[in-house]
Amino acid sequence: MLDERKATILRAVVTEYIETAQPVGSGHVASSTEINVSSATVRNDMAALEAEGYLAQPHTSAGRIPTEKGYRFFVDQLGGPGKLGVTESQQVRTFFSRTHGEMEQMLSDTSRLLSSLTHYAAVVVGPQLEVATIKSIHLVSLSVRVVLVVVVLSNGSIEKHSLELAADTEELVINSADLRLSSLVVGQTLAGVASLDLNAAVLGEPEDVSLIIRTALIELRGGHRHDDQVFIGGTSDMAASFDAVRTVSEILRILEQQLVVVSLLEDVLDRGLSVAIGRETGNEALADCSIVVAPYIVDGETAGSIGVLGPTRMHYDQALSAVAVVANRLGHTLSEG
Amino acid sequence: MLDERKATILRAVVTEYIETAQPVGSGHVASSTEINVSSATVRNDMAALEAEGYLAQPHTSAGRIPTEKGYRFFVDQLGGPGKLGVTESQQVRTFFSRTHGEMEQMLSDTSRLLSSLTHYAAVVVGPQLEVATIKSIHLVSLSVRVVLVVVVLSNGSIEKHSLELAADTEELVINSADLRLSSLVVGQTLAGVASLDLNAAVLGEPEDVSLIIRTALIELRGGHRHDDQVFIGGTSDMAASFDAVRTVSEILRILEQQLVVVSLLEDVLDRGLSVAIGRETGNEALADCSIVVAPYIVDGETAGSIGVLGPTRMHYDQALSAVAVVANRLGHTLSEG
DNA sequence: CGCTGGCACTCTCACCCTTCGACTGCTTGT
DNA sequence: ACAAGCAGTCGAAGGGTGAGAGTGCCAGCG
Repeated sequence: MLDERKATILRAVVTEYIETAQPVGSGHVASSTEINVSSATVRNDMAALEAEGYLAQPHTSAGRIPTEKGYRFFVDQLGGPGKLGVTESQQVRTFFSRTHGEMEQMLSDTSRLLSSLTHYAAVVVGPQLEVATIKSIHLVSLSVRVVLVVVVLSNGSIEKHSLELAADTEELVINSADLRLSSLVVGQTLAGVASLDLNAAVLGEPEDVSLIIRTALIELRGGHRHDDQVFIGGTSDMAASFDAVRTVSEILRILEQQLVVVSLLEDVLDRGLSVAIGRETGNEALADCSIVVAPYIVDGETAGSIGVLGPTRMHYDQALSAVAVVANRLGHTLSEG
Repeated sequence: MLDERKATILRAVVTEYIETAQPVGSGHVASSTEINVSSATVRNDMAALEAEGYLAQPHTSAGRIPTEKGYRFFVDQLGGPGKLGVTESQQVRTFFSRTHGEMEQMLSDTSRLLSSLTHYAAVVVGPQLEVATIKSIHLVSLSVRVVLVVVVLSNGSIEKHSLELAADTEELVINSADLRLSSLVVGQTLAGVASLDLNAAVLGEPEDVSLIIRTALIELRGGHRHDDQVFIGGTSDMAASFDAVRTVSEILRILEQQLVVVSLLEDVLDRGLSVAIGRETGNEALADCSIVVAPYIVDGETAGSIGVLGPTRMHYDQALSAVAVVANRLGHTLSEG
């Protein structure tokens, strides 16, 4: 569809515009090293590119800026993530050699790493709890009528739910419930727990014990909120790359709604490493933004996703490399543990 | 220091400026209902107020805007939080009647509530772990060499640390360590655990068991990070009340450093409900901001603090009321549980 | 003596106008 | 098919002007 020269010109315009944020004129492109034709010829091609929807003109006597379609072409022809710069690779290596232990801490730090690499906002979505199996469950009584259910999952994360009991309850009763619950759910996934038959679960237990078991199981069923599992970093970097406070404020509003963020990433996720440009994100408020997303894979399964959110004129090559490398390393690191 | 009329004039200027963000002229003040003198007289007083440092002029032919000293006077003479509007009180009541259960969820929701009440950024710092006692401790083995230490505290929060062991370890060993640890630390505070004698703690245990106990105790000592305990909401509202992207970006950078935020609040905290205006915050990047903070009290003890961060021209009365009411209700709610 | 009305002055903001420069599109020539 | 040149367009920048808002000061009045 696009002959070689038009493609080169389009590439040059996008690159230049990303760099300078100024409309790019035919002269600039012609003087670029890759182009050996006169500016008049470039003009003709640029007019064609505009007619085909790759470029747009803010006003008659200005240069061209890329449209979403233009960016899309640019990203597609990149053909995948390049290599990271030496400084950045070093930073990634250091990070993953030092990091250890706490999953949540690690994910939170990862979002910082990613934003520091790209200078855009970084989003890290934690592993979905559904696939993890339950390693242990404990009931801890906090006061006479409040019991905390603590569930430890195989990926190291913890679910907790507090139960308020109608009547004072003795330690003994709680302990029986604890034992029964353990035998019921350890080894299961949370999804498995959700499909348990409540009546069968409490069969043979005294009234007060079975009440607690019922309540606990119901809580576990309902508790599939991804809430605590989204980590966002680098919002200040993101803000700095826009010039209208209004835009920044709207983007922050989106980021505050973690559910929206999660679904945003998951929509894009099926395709592996991928990019959503402007309205492709499906969110009108993000018309000036692009998102680069990749899943990370733990023990052979897609566990979660990471991404960066920046302006449409983002440094796609750097963002792609950073996201790809970090997703890869993160998956490996989590697999080992 | 300030006679009655000057005080009234200053009050009028501050109120008007907060409302309009425009320099206030003598005419506006004179036509205000509370003032029954001519604009010329107001001019004289305003010149005096400027000489004393309460007001400033952006340029000769403009009105006056309050200085930090001016805001300070204004806030001091408010003399405390007023009443919340009916809509807002209703909102608070509804929130606290519905909320229940999970502490972290509740604190996070509280920061949303507070930002929705004030339209500024809201910060909620969770209870300090040091004062809570340990309700239970469990070792859960995630894989052959990784053990998770799960500590449940009396306030319902959870500390977890993962230990990487040098050698494969049997369940039996882990169970012994679990038992010993329970008897050692249950009922203690985290601070108490930090002062335990390591050697006495492992006395009489076999080598492999005592290794685990040591590692776990050392982890617990080091783990006093407040990190997970800061909840920030309403950054988009905050952004909307400034007009330079630069400013917004810098403030976001501050908010991203949770340690800074915590110390910011804690510095102001000793005085109970209080306000830091502009440079009073002690942070140059917050020169255009004010902070309203209050501690919340659980079971008679100061547990944590909440605050809002907005522009120096914030609606101090509303912010004060909102922070005071929410801190109060939050303390009560947490005490009951 | 304190307040007021009046007056001269200052300074910004919005507006208009012009110039300048950066582009483009088209036409013509090789 | 490309290059060169040229006329045309439009925004950004600069300068001048008038309006408007606000000030400071002074003289007079109760």
